[in-house]
Amino acid sequence: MKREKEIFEKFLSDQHLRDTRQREMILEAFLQREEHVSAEDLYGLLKKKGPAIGQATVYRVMKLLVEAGLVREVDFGDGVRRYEHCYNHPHHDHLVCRGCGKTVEVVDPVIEEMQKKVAESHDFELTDHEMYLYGFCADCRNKSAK
Amino acid sequence: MKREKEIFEKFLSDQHLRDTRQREMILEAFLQREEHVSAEDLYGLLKKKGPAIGQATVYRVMKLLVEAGLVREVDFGDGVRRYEHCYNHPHHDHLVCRGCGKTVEVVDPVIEEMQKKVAESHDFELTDHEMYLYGFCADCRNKSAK
DNA sequence: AAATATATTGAGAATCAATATCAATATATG
DNA sequence: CATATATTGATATTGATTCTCAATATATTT
Repeated sequence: MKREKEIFEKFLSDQHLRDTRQREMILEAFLQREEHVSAEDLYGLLKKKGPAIGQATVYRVMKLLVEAGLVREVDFGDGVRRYEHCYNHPHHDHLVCRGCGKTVEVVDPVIEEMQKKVAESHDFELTDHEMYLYGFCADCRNKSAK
Repeated sequence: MKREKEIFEKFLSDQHLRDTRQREMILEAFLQREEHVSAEDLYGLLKKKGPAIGQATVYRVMKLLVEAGLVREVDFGDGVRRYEHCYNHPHHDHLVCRGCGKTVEVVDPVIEEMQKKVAESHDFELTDHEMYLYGFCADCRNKSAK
């Protein structure tokens, strides 16, 4: 069994929550996707496969997965909450193309280090952060140059 | 007259747009506030003062102010778009307290520099970025410790 | 296993920010 | 002054997300 499933099951039992068919199916569907997905995306995918799962349930379960530490929320500013893998995907930030929407995962140790210092200097205890670098990728620059 | 008003008027005339009472009043209301405000906040403030301005107009004008370079959008992830001063407020990022919601403006030249490098290394042409550092301020830490 | 308590689900309604529609009004230009 | 164009505001609409609540499923206790 996938490690993520085990973690989720442990999380559920620790929280005295139940391990249901829907919860398993939603995790399953999420794990199969490599890219960023919204709750709506997953709802659509699941609907195709079999007996529909209510969309409210999808929204609810995604929250649980975030709590369980398996999923991270990302917000590219278009009004839709998306989710990305967290387990075995160490923390990273995103480079986002304003042309085609493509995203690239990036991490820079110097930035991470300085973020801590900045927070400390204002007597904040840093818990997490979000950083989005917006710009135009090479492809989009070439297209618009034509 | 405030410099911002002049800039907005120039922007409007350059774009062949009209300088209306509503546009002036919305800019005025925005300038009077120092903190981050949403379109809805401004709509509420304006309603108190005099003959109501439609909320659609407030949303529309805020977009114009962003285009005019007088206003910057910020998104603290709570589903509401807020605006902050841009003129005479050089670029900065935000430290946000997860306890009380307080925000602190921060800038770090090293981070800014590294962001450019990171973008370059993926052949992206950086246009802008957002960075939010989340944590707990000293006050909130003290309160919860009690 | 039956009974009881508790958690979960899903359909649909509700919410909330933001946007679109469109007729009435205001402003600019020939 | 007449015509073209832009703006406004009331209202409806959208789209994502959350809430409600009765029906169902799962656990726990006798």
